[in-house]
Amino acid sequence: MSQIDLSERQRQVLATVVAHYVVSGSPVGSRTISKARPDHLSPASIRNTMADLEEMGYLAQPHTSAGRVPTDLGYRFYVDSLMSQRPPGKDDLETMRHVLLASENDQGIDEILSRSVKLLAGLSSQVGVVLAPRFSHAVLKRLEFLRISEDRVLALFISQTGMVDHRIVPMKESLSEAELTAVNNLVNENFAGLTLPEIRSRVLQMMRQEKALYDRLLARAMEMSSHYLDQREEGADELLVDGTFNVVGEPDFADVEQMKRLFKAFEDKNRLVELLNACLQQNKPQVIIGKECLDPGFEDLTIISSPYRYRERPVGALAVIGPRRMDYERLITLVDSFSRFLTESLARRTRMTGSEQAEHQKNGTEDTCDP
Amino acid sequence: MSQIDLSERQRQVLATVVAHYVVSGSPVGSRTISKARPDHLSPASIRNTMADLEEMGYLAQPHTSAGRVPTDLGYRFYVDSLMSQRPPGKDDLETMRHVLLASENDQGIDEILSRSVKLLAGLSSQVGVVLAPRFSHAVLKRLEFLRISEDRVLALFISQTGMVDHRIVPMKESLSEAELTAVNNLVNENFAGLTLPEIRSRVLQMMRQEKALYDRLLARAMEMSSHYLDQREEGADELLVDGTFNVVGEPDFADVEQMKRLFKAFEDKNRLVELLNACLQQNKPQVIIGKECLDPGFEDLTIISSPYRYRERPVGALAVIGPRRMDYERLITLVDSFSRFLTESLARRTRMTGSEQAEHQKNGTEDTCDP
DNA sequence: ATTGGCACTCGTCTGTGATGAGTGCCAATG
DNA sequence: CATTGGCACTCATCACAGACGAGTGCCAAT
Repeated sequence: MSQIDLSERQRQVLATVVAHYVVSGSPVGSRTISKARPDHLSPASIRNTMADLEEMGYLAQPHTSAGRVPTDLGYRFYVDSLMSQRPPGKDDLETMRHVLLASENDQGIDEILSRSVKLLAGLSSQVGVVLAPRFSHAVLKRLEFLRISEDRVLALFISQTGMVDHRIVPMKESLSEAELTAVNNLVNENFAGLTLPEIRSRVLQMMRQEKALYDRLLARAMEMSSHYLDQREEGADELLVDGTFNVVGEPDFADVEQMKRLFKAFEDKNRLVELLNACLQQNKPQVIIGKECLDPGFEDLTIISSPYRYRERPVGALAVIGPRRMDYERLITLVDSFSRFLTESLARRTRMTGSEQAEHQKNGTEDTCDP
Repeated sequence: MSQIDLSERQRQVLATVVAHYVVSGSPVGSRTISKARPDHLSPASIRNTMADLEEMGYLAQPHTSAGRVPTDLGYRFYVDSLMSQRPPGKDDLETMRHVLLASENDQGIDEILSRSVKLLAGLSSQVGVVLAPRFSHAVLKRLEFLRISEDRVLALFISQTGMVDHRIVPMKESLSEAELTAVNNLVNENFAGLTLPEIRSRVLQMMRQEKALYDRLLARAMEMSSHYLDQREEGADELLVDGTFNVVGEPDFADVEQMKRLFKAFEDKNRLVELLNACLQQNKPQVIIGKECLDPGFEDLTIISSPYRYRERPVGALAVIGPRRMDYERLITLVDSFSRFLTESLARRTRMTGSEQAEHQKNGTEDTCDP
């Protein structure tokens, strides 16, 4: 990293350029900076410093006689070492508390998430994205098979946090009501408190055991569970997007062709899911600036993302997506505190339905998890 | 209606203007039309006719020395009386058949719908919208209450067509497993084969009956059902939207401010739901052109919508939304045949799970329905 | 090292004139 | 009497030119 060898003045100038550019949107010149400084350094001196910064790749000129704009590298340096880390704005915090707590008493985590994404878009004036808790991290509270026709059952998955998922599973040979109840009991006895990957390995393990060969119902239980697991894939329906209209009319996206690509990117949710998944392991907000994101269509965007947790594990993420020219200082703290809020909210949900917590410990989930 | 008193020539000219304008996008002049006619009527004559049409409100001039463009009224007359009704394109039909039949064997009506909306957007190159089957028209196959904590149960609604809905319902006093099973039995005995509004009135009716006062479990069953019904509202999650990027960069939406409003409209799904609901009672594709839609934000749009049916009743709708300048002929037939396809697809789904059909008849649903 | 001065660059704005598509009107025509 | 050719007029679009000004780089003086 060549970042250490920036002089104090260079750092200050770069910071001022970024600060001005993100609000004005037009290249900032030496005069502007000179005036913004407490010591009245002349424009000429600033020009020298700016020329240095340009040489080092932190600034760029749109054309010869224009001011400077930050490059991706310039922004990067700004967020990494220049930006002051203010606490989040009181207003933002207050609104978040208000909206999220209001929906917490309602049921349905879906509701909280959909409000969250709207709020995130609203507060940031950018595109808001929320990746719903991944089912692969969800802890099973109950798995139930319900008959819906002669040869098909509905598999119903309920997680500790209250997420619900259902799939239709074919049934090779019909089971009586009593048998189906027995199957349900078997399933819940064996799987309660486990995550999906854990259930998968448990299923494989049990299918190998001799016992299953003789206990017909157990065999069926494992078979149906296995079917359900196969049906479940991480799909695009787990991603919420809102606020795309915020990005329409941004001067930064003047080019129509580019804008078209942009919207295609927002509708292709699979790619967004991948992007957000990538940030799950971080424990600070992650900032991806322009070309740092290799995905085509995102070259001119910045993504600020942060995971939220459940039981110390990251289970989902939220992000703000906008033009590279954005208010990093505010938005990073916004995303950060938003993810904390969601984490706390999930924790509170567990406490509400906490009766099964002991059971979870008993099954020893903590050690056998894969990310 | 003053539509009858258009002379044959006026009709032809109007038709030609629309036909040319929808493909070229620029105002069409008298010369162009003159050349397009088999009889070589001179531009001057055409001009006279066009002046007439303008006076009558079917055409308009963007500015003095430009050609004519159709007005809302002009388009209206075109779709009502001028347009030839071609059968849908072989290609479109083939693609629809291919995509829809492929997903039919999968489970999950959600999957079919989400593929449909993507396909609709793709084929039309406009914004595609699908209103999922309204639960208020759904016929209950099974309603199940599942305990998820001491004081809350999950209400699970499964319809004949395989739609699934779930809500969390609070439970005032705890019920034992056996009691809950009894409640479930009571509920299904009473409600199977009914639609939601029917269930609602049945609940009210039963709560009034003396019997319920004495049968504690029956009272609880009704109370919980009532809770579920209250939770259920027609929400925004029933609407699928795709292809918004198709509308970005349309020359018709040059104005940025307008485009912003447009995207806000697409994200405010409640309003779209209302719009589509309005077309449920039609049995032909409905076309709403520009200012005919009173909703602000839609003044410059055209909506082509058509309901799809289940058991002879309209249960959902699909639509194509785009600029007023669109290929009405192709898109109307497209939407029309698409809705037929969906209707047929739903019918086939019933046949697949047809074992309960008799039961449905028995409960006498056909007469007691409200729209 | 800092600064004022100066020539230079180049995007933006403004005005002008040419171009051409298209119109409305009118008088001539079959 | 509908149709038509001719003609003057309108107006958006384009290209070109000049003025303007923000901003730069360089250099010599402090």
